[in-house]
Amino acid sequence: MNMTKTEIEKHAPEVSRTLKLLAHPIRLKLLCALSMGEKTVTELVQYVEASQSWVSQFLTRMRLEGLVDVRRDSKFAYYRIRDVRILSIMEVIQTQYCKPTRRKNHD
Amino acid sequence: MNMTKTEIEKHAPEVSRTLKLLAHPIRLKLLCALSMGEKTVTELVQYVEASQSWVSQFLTRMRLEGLVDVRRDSKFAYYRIRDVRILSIMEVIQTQYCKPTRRKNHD
DNA sequence: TTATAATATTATTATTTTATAATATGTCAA
DNA sequence: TTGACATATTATAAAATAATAATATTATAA
Repeated sequence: MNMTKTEIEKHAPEVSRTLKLLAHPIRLKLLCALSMGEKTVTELVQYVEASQSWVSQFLTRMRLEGLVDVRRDSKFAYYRIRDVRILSIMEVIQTQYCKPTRRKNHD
Repeated sequence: MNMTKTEIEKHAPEVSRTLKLLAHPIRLKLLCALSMGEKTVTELVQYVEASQSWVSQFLTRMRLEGLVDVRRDSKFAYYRIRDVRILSIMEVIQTQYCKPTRRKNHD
């Protein structure tokens, strides 16, 4: 309610750059997995069921755009969410798209 | 809090299709304008400062994807938001990206 | 030191999207 | 019916993205 939506337009380029990264099924799933804590590339590859190369490319891209961060420990690369704002977006997506009929406390 | 984020993955294709449409500065501004009520194409063209053809193409695309709807009255075409779920997404974008430092009640 | 596992990079093709321009359609008013 | 306005459609070139495959790098283990 009472949104001064004209605010969004000022930030439209930044926001749309971020949304563009969310707007892909695999990347959405990657961020979904990462929102539960840091994960290695191998774990993510298994989770999203996509090729290692492809996942790595996506992670690199999301890292360059500031959405995620890496921590390297010996052989492994641990990715994690950097921009916490995307968690709020995912949360709203969850309530809007994944719970179509709002029910009480029992599903 | 307590998000069962694995839910999102099931709806990833649908959600990413919608996000893809939001993920463009002009389309974001169009939806932003429409969220304040229905508008004619001419009004939208002036608001977003883009060519008539381009705006019309975007509107057609968003209509085909079910985000907006048209009502025609003589010469004019009045567009409006159809999928209200995007309002929630825009609201969260607004709070996350357009109000970086959260303040009390006075801005 | 060699093999293997984990990850990144590069190359490449196909597809989609962006953006512009030109043109078409329909409506109203003079 | 002509002209002007509002909107839609078509065509098209340029740019970005998606997706796959192959190869490179680095670290560890044998």
